[in-house]
This record gives sequence, structure tokens and C-alpha cells, in this order.
Amino acid sequence: MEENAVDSPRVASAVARMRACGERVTPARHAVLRVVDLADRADEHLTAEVIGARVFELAPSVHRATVYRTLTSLTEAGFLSQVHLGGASTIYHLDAPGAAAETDPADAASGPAVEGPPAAGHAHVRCISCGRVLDVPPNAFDSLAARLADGIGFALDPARTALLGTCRACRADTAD
Amino acid sequence: MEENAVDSPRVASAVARMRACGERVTPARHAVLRVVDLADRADEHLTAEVIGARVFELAPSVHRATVYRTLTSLTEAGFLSQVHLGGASTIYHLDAPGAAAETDPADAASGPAVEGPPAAGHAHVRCISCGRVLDVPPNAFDSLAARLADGIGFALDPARTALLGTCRACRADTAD
DNA sequence: CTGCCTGCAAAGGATTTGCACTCAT
DNA sequence: ATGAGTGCAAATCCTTTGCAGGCAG
Repeated sequence: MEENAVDSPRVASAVARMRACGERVTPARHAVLRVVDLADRADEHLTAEVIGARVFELAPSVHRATVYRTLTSLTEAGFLSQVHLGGASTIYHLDAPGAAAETDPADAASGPAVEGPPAAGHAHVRCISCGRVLDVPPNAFDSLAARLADGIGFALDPARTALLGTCRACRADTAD
Repeated sequence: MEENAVDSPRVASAVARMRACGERVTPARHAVLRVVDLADRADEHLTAEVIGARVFELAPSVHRATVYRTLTSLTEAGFLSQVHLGGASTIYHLDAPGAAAETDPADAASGPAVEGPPAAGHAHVRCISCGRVLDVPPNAFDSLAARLADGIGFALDPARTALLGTCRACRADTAD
């Protein structure tokens, strides 16, 4: 009864890892994974609310509340990651294998958590004007991260929050 | 009837500028300015909600709704600036003279709105672990800003949003 | 005096939660 | 079988808004 047939490799991988972790793979969770994966592929950045709406389209039997709970638990379990957009919204990404739980500092004993490269996950900036979210290669933050680490011992996590600014198009508009 | 006696220079300056702009200086607005200024001086970073609470302590006759409205209007008028913390909260700072309205692009006909230097306002980072908000000199973002401007034509505004990460103390804890 | 700002209270919308039930394992 | 995950609906949170009155200018 698994309609995995249409799953992208990413979703399939996430499902497999979930099972391996003892996380249950339910229709609701599956639907959430698919919606988020689809958005990722389309370079869309979806909020919990929108994910809820799409999941509802895809599987009307899945309740909104469940979507919220799923987003929370899958994020905590390391299968999704959330990015805070300046303002109020939070968007979700499907996490690639390899970089899992940073959420649970307790079991971090294997890898370089701070000095090492940010591994997976790109950063984002959002245009104040048009609201569009743009992807930024993580290494763009390297010098800033280094500076913060050096200066105040702060380990920056660039992938977690989007900075604000004005995109090229809107800049042209405003400049007039 | 002005109890300005205890006003810090910053508050006094803001009040003066407000009057000069034709903005009314009411007890409510005055209280908000004082609360925010006090927090600034104490390196505290207050959300609208907390500001509301403090204003209420200071002047119980001022209604919460008024605080929200005041924060909004004074921000738009350029006397306060808001910084989005990753998550959901927004904190407020008392703006120094010199840098005003970027919020209303419509009537921007007098000053350089986009190309100009970010002027006042430092940036922030917030610790995921302890929630503390740390100040960061704006120039720390310079190379990132340059990179974004150069690469995708994006005009970064580092002062508007706080990035997340882990502070030195919490890093020590986690590292164990 | 005029109109901006305020107080009040009620609306608003997104997210969360208690509970009993269902289904994945 | 067993409990994690779910559906439902109500509660909750912060914030916003309509309106009439008050005060700053």
C-alpha cells in the first residue's frame, strides 16, 4: 500500500532513513515530505501554512494540525530543516542525508560541529520589496562566520535564517 | 507637564525630532521611547509584547493596543527601528538621528534610499541555545554584502535581521 | 479649534493542545 | 498488540481594528 512509486529519490531516502530511525512513516508524514520535496525542486519556499494547504490538496484526509505536528517532529528528528525568514514566516526544506541532528546537541560527538564546513544547506536572503526568497551559496557567509567565531566565539549557522535586503529588480524600481 | 526631566539625551533628541517632523509627542509615545531607550542602554532586546508590559508598568493608563500602534508608527516615521529575530519575534531599537524612513518608498524623493550607506544601526546574532542576542558591528557584514551585490545584485540590509548560531558559552556547554 | 492619537473591546488568524481512535510496526 | 501518530474542535496566543472621545499643536 505504499504509493512510493512517484517518490523522488530524496523522499525515498528520507523515508528510508526515517524507518531506520524508528520513525513511523504515515500517509500524513509521507505527504508532507512529498510537498516539501516538490517545493524544493521548484525553488519554492513554503511556510507551514502553505504546506498545510498543499498537503490538504494532495491528501484531504490529513488534518492541518497534523501537518504542524509533522513539520515539528520531522524537523526535530532531522529530516526537515526550517529557515526563519525575517518577519514572521518560517519555511521548510527537505534535509539531505549526511547532515542530520544539530537539534540535539547531546549526541554530537562524531563530527566537527563548529570549525568544519557548513556541510549541506544553502543560505537565503529575502527581498523586502517583493518578498522573493533567493538562494545564496553557504560559503558566501564564510568570512562573516570566521569573523564572528574569531571575534566573539559565536558559531554562525547561516542556513537557519534569511537576511533581508532588496533584490536587483526591486532596486531598479526604487531607484527610479 | 513634560516629565522630560529624566529623559536620556537619546530620548530627548527623538522627542525633538518628532516635534520637528510634526509627530505628536504624547504620554504613550514618550513612555514607549523611554522603555526602548532604557532597554538599549542595558543591552536588552525587547519585543513588542515586552515593551507593552514595561510601558504598562511605567504608565498603566497606556493601553497595549496603543503600544503596538506606537511601535508601528514610530518605526515608519524613522524614530525606531525593528530587527527581526529568527523565529517569530521582532525587537526594537531607538534610532539615532541621521537615518530615517526607508519604510515608505513612495515618498522617497529627497535622499538616497538604496545606494546610500546603511548609516546607523548595528547587526545582531542570536544564540539558538540561550536565546541571547548579541550585537555585531555592521562592517562585519561588508564582505558578504559586497559579495551579494556583486553576485546577484542584492542590496543586503544586515541591520534588519538577526542571524542564528551558538554563542561561546553555549558552545562550551554543547561541546562538553 | 482640528485632527492625530488614544482607550476600550472585540475581531482576527495562525498555531497548539486534549482527547479518543487508528494504523504502522 | 501497542503506542506513536492522527483527526477533530476548541483554546490560545499575539496582534490588529472600529469607534468615540481626548489631547497635542
